[in-house]
Amino acid sequence: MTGWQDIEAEVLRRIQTRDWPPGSAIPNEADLATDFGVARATVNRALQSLAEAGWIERRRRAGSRVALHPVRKATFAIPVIRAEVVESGRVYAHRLILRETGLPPADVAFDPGPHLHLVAQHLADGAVHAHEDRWINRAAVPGIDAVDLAEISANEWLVGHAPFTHGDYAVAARQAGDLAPVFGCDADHALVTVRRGTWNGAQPITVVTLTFAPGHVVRAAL
Amino acid sequence: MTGWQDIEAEVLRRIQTRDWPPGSAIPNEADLATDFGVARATVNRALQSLAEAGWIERRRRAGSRVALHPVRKATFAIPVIRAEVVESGRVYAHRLILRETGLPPADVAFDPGPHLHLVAQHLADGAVHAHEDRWINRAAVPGIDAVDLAEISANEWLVGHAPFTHGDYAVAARQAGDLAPVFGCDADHALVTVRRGTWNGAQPITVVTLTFAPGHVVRAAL
DNA sequence: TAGTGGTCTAGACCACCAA
DNA sequence: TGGTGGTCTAGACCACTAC
Repeated sequence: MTGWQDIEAEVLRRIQTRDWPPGSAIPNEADLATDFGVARATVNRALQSLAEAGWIERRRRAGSRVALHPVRKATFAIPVIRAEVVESGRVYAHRLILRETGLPPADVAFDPGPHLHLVAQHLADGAVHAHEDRWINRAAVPGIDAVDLAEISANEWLVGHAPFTHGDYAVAARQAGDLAPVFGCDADHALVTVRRGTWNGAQPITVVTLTFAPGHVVRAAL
Repeated sequence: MTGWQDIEAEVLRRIQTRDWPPGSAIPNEADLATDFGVARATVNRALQSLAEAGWIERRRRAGSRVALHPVRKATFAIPVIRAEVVESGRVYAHRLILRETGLPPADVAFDPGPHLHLVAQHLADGAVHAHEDRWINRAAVPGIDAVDLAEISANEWLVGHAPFTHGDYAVAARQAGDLAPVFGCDADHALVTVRRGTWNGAQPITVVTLTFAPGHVVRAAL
């Protein structure tokens, strides 16, 4: 009846009711274990969960404190675009527009030397769903040169063959501009862009900028 | 030397090298524990971490399988806007534009009855950083009526006083339109909007739409 | 119904770091 | 240097569910 989730809920309640106000220290694990009548490991599990969610901050020797700014985190899935389109009940297709080797622009801070530059479009029911502009670090992805990227999108191939340790993700807005003909909208239409970079350790893998069709929404869950 | 993170790394390696291809079953916890020479709890910790990251899917009795679509998840912090501004080295201010009680529009699917409607602006160095349009379910947030929302932003007050269990988050793009004067930009400028809804169990708490100043980027980490 | 993951326990050792 | 969180162990029981 008293699982770690119950402990978590009770501690969270004390934080939210300000029994334990922001910035204050909370009892150490051993004491809480005694209070709740459970093993310390159970309390540990509960507090780790709260720390991961941003409610408390934990430091050895210093103990645990209620976070001053309870920061909630949102997570959203990074789907293979094909799956995203298919799940919405539309027919997916992929079109390679440009494939060349060259030096990336300065804001793509890769290793020196030529990189693979791709421009492609993801189609949903024949209409352009997303326009993709990608740079790939050939040194980091051996084998990419032999792949027929007209057959399988770089997006999909990389997901399966180029493991990465971390990345960043930035969502912004832009006017359609010279992409207006691609989407069949006015040049001043507001479009969502996503720029994603991935690394394997210190080695950059790829940077991709996706521009989505009018009306596209990037969703996440809290 | 063999902590749960080592186990996690080794299992992840086997997935990425396709020793254990997508969709295949991986050994049960007890077997892995024997193989690695650790306790089952240690293996369990590693596999739970991998499951949380989306690499594997776990089900009782059915065992663990490598996920078919290794979906990476991005997480981004939902900051109190004040903190976001202050961290960028600018001076934060808050301005309440409108506070009224009324019936929310249809797309805000709240309980019947009047809700609190707020329009506010978050300022950075005197310029509008974000325009906020918010509906609050008064029934779900007792005490909100007594708060001076000119002094503390609803954003901040709710974070500390209105616990929620889950929410959604949607990022889109729009033209500045009638907000152009607010941001001092052209009416056809592309702006980022974030719509966020939060619930406490089945009870809706608040829905807020934030429109950010030109150039704003929503960032996340993979 | 049996096999699997989910969790708890009681104890232990260690890494870290503020005092 | 002592107190704290981080983690591992060996064993146990339970909840779920495919069979």
